[in-house]
Amino acid sequence: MSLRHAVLGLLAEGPASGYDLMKLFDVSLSNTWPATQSQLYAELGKLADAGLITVAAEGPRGRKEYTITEEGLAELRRWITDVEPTRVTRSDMLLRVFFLAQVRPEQARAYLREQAAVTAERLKHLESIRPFVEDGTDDLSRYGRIALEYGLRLGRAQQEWAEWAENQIQ
Amino acid sequence: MSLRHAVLGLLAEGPASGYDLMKLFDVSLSNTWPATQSQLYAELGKLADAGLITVAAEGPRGRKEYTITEEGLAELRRWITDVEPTRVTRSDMLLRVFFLAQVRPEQARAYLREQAAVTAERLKHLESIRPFVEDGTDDLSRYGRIALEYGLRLGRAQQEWAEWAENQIQ
DNA sequence: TCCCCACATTCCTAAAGTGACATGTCGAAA
DNA sequence: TTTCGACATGTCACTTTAGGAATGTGGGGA
Repeated sequence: MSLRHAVLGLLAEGPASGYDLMKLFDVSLSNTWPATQSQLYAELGKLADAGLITVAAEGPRGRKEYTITEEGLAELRRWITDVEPTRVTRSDMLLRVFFLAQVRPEQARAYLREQAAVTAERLKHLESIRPFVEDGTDDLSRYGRIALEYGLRLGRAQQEWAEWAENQIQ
Repeated sequence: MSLRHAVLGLLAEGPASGYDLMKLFDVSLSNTWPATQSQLYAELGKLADAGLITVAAEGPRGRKEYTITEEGLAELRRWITDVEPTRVTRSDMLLRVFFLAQVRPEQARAYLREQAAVTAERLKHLESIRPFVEDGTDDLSRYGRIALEYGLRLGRAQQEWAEWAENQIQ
């Protein structure tokens, strides 16, 4: 049920349409909680039905601008403080590691080398986001920086691990 | 489609029943790719239908012992070497960070402190697994150690981040 | 003026994951 | 000898995620 709260969280920053939210997702949450457009619109409908958000204004082209309600805000806060995050995150990257004995050693090493490279790429990408949140004083920027730092630190750890792991084989 | 390959991977180590696999999941893949019993039995049925595994023997209490077939092994190898791992992993823990401005600063700090504590716990748990794979010479142990090291390294990075992040607020 | 692109929403199908429920059997200990 | 826990498989209903298709509108540049 996190998509629901992702939407509430973005609407807590200010009113937006489904289309706006899609773009917002792309620039802010896409590395943390990707969502497709169909998922998003469906969720907006459900949130509106539940009274957690309302259509505050309608614009051209059928645009509906949603606003978070008091109930929505309360639910968001409850989720942040009272609901404990899921323990396990699935990683098919790591799952493959368990089964690396099934391929030839040079293939296993190539896999880990590739993961190091992919992670390096990802780090570059995250670094490229930094300028956009560096100086922001809005809430999403301030906490976006902290989230970015998470990505950077874990990315570095992952890259170092992949390099180490490659050398562990044989 | 990773559960399918998780099952193939475990069966590549040797024949097992659904019940065996459940226990194997619990001690090896549960931190990487959790699965419920219903999911597992359903997947076994589908894999058998697809000819990637077969029922090699039937035992007491309706026990069916599955073996991986040549096709299954080929599919597993293909998945390891040719299919690239998913880029983004969802984290509702990190998602909350984006919205921490919606709660009072002391609550935000408490959240991050809690995450540091939870991660420390998780690290302890991972350390407790180490003895079980430390000396193993079987494939799952050898690569299990590498996967474990991943959990340890990323856990430490996450813990340090959470401590750093707590100090960033206010 | 016209046309294209960005804006904007809705519907659909399929696969994957969650959690509870249902059902039955074998074997060892009391 | 009984009985209880571990063994063992399966079904159902529901939610979430993925991805694509269909449809239409408004406004700014050629």
